[in-house]
Amino acid sequence: MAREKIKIRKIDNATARQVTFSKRRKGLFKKAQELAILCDAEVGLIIFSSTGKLFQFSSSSMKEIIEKHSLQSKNIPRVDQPSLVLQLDNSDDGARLNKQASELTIQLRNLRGENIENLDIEQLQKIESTLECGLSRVLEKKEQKIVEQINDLQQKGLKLIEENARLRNQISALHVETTWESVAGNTDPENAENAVIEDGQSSECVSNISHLGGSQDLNESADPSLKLGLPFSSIWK
Amino acid sequence: MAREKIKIRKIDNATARQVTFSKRRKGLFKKAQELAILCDAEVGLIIFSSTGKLFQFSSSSMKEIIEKHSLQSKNIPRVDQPSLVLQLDNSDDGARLNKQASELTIQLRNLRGENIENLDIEQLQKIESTLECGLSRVLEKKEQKIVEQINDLQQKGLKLIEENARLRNQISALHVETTWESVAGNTDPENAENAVIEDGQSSECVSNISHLGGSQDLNESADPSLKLGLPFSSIWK
DNA sequence: AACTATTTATAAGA
DNA sequence: TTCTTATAAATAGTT
Repeated sequence: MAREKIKIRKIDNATARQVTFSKRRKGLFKKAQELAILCDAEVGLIIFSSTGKLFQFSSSSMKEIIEKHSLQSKNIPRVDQPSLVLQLDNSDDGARLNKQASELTIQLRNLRGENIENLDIEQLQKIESTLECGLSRVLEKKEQKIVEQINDLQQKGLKLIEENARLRNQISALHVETTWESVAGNTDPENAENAVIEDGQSSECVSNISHLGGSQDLNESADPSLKLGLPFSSIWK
Repeated sequence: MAREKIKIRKIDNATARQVTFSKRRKGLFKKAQELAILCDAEVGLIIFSSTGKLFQFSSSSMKEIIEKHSLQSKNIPRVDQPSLVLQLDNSDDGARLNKQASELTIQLRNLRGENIENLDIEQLQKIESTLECGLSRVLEKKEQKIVEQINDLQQKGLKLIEENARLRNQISALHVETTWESVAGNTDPENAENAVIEDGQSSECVSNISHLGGSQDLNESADPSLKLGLPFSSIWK
């Protein structure tokens, strides 16, 4: 469409073909986007170059467009062959749902900061407000949940500490008995020491639990999730 | 691209939108086919009108193109957002679309900070990240648009200032002539000065033009969307 | 739909 | 690939 009119047939020269491919692909993408915006349409465009490389444009999610397309074309006998333009009808209900889905998708994408190239400042500002509002709500809720979880952990920690104390008592009671019975007459100090060491190790579990449950450490371990986005693995499940 | 240049934004008038959709769709299909032939490429084009009607073009089998596309995009780690894309089986179209719509609605509400009561901290954190990411993108784009608008206004302002100067000259020339005729022989410098001052004040037209170009009015009239505490100080420096 | 004044796309060349 | 520019094509508004 310039300098000279060309015939629409495969360009022989490979270099020229590549150049034209690049230029016209760009033009086609632009037109596709313009159509989508001007006419509020959903457009999906897939191009494979002669070398097999994929190029694609979609006004919303390509996956959804393809899914939607698959749905609709199933209802219709395959008239899908090379070239011509097809107008496929569908039930009003499908159309309505389709439209609803695409509008929702657009809104979602906008909130994700996608597809915002052609919005004006006012529209951007609306999205910004929505995001800020949503963000503050989510942050508030998250804080609340974290506080709840901390309280919960503290409660459980306290109970475990109590339990732990109780168990210690039981064990040391047992220990005294056992020592008396099995080491009757045995005065080797090594054995006695061993027993104590074993005792110390078995309480590691208790020690750990009380560690987690301790209020000081709790504050340290709970907080990072506020800032760093660490997944809050459920310790107590 | 004719008669008048248009902005690429949704056409408000439904009839005009439909007409444009029809025209441009045809044009897009033609371009798509030309690209396919000229460059020996495989092209698939899917369009859903705003009413949900499907239009499609494909240089070969749409089915094959879509399959090929699915293959390729699977290999490439999609940088897509988490969970936006839904994979539902094709058992029941109506149910599927309904489900899709409700999923989208839930996501949308979550991003708005609604319906988040029963989410866990991890889920809240994901939403938070999405919001922050979206917010930063939107803010960046807004800033970009604002800068563009400021530049545009500066340009226009400069032109107006030039115009203003030109008009002043014209008028003072006229004024000198008038003065000469009515006050012939008067060489009092005060009168000459007066003439100049009157120039500045007398011609409403000139005065108004220069006033419109002034920074004060600009802030008020240029763009309502910019009112919200945006730095707008250095336009006319 | 058809018409046309304009805008846009682009083929060829650099 | 990019830029330039003459020309072909597309198309917005009108009839």
